[in-house]
Amino acid sequence: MKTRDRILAAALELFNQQGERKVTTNHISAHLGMSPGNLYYHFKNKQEIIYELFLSYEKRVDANLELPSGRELTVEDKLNYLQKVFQGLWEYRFIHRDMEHLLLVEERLHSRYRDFFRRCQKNTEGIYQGLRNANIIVLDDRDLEGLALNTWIVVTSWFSFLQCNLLADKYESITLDMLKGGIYQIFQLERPYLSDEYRERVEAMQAAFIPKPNWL
Amino acid sequence: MKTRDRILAAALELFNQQGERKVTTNHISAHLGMSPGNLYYHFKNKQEIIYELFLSYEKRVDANLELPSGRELTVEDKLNYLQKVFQGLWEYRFIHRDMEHLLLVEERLHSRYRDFFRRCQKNTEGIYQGLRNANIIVLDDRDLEGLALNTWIVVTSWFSFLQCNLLADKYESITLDMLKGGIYQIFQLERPYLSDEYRERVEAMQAAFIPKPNWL
DNA sequence: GTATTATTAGAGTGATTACTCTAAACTGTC
DNA sequence: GACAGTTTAGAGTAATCACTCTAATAATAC
Repeated sequence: MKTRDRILAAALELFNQQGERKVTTNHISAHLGMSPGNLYYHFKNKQEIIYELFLSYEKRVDANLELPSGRELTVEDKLNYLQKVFQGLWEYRFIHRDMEHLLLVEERLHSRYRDFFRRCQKNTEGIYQGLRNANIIVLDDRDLEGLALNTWIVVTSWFSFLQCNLLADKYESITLDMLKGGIYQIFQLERPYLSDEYRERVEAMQAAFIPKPNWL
Repeated sequence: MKTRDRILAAALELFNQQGERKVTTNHISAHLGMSPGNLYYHFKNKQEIIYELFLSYEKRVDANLELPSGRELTVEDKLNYLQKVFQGLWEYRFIHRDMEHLLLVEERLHSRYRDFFRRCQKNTEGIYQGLRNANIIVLDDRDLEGLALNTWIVVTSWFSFLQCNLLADKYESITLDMLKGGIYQIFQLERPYLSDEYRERVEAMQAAFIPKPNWL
């Protein structure tokens, strides 16, 4: 593995664990048993590391939201999307933690992120349209747009939500059960729009993600 | 106005404008034409300022979510809740920007915030129960809980969402129309559960908050 | 082997920042 | 007006952190 990539991997790991704010460039190089000079040989500054990490996150999410070609969407697709998206979010969870600040310190990121968001919205709407075409959900265009936006917000806020609201102190950490709760919540958003034909099947699917009753 | 309160007010203003991370204690005192020593005479450290601001935010939100006693809820109440809650959020918007970090640096805040969240959830559920009792919405307990949680997430994430996704660069700023969009989105969450009796009235209400078509 | 280039180490630096310390000024009381 | 307590100014400090600089080492080319 190239040094540059090792730096990116270490930065990602530490950013996720401790938050970008707490992780200095010296921490990253020390974590790799490497000199700060070496890190700065590969990256102009800290922002550039963040920017590169964002680019791979972007790529990953774009891939996760692609529509299958030449066939209708199934309820299994739906679940698959959710799981892949949450997985990607988990692996880059530092990004949505204080995005406002990231946009502030890295000019290039601002417009790039906005484009990314719009593309995600279009793709999410595309998926919901696919589910509508397959008669899995029934709703008009306006509801579809509103649903896609609420989905985006809940999905991108889920890990921050867990961290802040469900953990008692900084030593406790997120459990698998809490992660599942995110998928449950998205099902919950879509549920009112399920067609009679598919309602039962999808609700059975959602049941696997009901979080433990005492998680709140 | 007491010096202590002036410090709190200035800190709140600057935190909201620039984010807590960017605002130093020296900035705050300079903004007030006051020495840093004076600020530290009134507050032990920066975290204590944040903690105090959180306490007033908490108080404000708790008041905003109270149920009227001795009468049923109306659709006007519902709108009223939303407007007050968004207003409160706007005035303390720095808090939900990087809450994870605030919890990390101020031990006392962690458990306090978790209790606050739980109380808000109970209150939100109480409001939705009130709307159900008044036959404005129709849904079972599980859906009600899910709805309350999604409401919380969308509400507390709304300003970050705007800042990151809707503004082209750091010079652009949030417009009233964008704020209205948040209320629209909450209506959207509740809409599938509206009773036939009230559907039309509430939808008419929501129509006033439809954001301009080109806002995305 | 030698010249050239790419990579790495590691000490160091200037800027920032949360916070301290001392002395001065103000306020109220008798 | 003297005294005591409270509030304020402002210089200063120790720590942190993003980043630089120079020299050494490793890799590659010829």
